[in-house]
Amino acid sequence: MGRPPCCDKIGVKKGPWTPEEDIILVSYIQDHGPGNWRAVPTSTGLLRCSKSCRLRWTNYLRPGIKRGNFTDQEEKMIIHLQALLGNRWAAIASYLPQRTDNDIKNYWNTHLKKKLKKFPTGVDHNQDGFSISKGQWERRLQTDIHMAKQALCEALSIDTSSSLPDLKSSNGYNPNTRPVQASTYASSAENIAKLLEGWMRNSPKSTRTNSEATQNSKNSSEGATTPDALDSLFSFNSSNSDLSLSNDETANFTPETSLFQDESKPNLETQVPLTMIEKWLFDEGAATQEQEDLIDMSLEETAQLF
DNA sequence: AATGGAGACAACCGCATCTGC
DNA sequence: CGCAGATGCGGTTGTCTCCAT
Repeated sequence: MGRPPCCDKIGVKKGPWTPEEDIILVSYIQDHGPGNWRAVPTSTGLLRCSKSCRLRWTNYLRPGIKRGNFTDQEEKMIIHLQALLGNRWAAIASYLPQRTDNDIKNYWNTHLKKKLKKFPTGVDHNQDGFSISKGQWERRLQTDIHMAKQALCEALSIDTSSSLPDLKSSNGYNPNTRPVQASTYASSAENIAKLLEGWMRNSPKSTRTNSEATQNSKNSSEGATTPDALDSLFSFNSSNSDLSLSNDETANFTPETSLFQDESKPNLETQVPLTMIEKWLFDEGAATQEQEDLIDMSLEETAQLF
């Protein structure tokens, strides 16, 4: 009755990924782009199941992922989105730039659940003086989305023909164009070399155990102790902690990063909101009076809600 | 210094959904 | 339209680290 497993369990490696495996996976994605995960293990020789490869990429290797501590704003955002959406982590992640659903889920389970237990309140489990009604929250979400929509309108009307990686317009995301893969990933090849160098520097031993690799991974998650090679690999600036659907939320992404994200299906922080916005943009029925009202909400008013 | 418990997070598992034939 | 394979998602587990004793 049950479907056969996604991969042949025999000979499939489990447990923490080693740096070597990471490099193989990144190299493959450089060449072929994310997707077609089924082919990854066979093409790369990785003894991993396709799901494991996808997960490793989307939760860890994919550029644009912010690691380390969650900011207060992010925390509040998660709390309210969870109240609104429930445990739909992927949906929540789509509103949180640079965070993966797995990250958010972990953070919720390890931090926020306990926190909320400590502060049982009536209004959307709010705390820290951050108590707004669900209606307000929905309204604010709509406002945020509307703002992004407006920005996209502007960007498109200003210069729709320009193919420059203009971050202001859709964070470099152009729904009508697929990224050029070869050139997109080419620059990462040298980054992988840097990555290797970095690992060599950080590990005196030539061979590393899985636990060491895990440790390396954990270190990288601390932000401050991230191996510089990892940083350089994706040219990722993790200092940005903006939350709402503002234009600059992914402004620190490099064009390369944006293109990488375009390739990966989840596109956590950019694609989902923008897709919605695009849909609304071109949806003839989108302009309701209610939304007109939302247009009138000032940025300041919205900001004050936080 | 040793050790046990708690916390944190990467990764796995299984079900749901999507997609192509 | 139905089926099978691929992919996505959420829950859960395993393991490592940190800290208190």
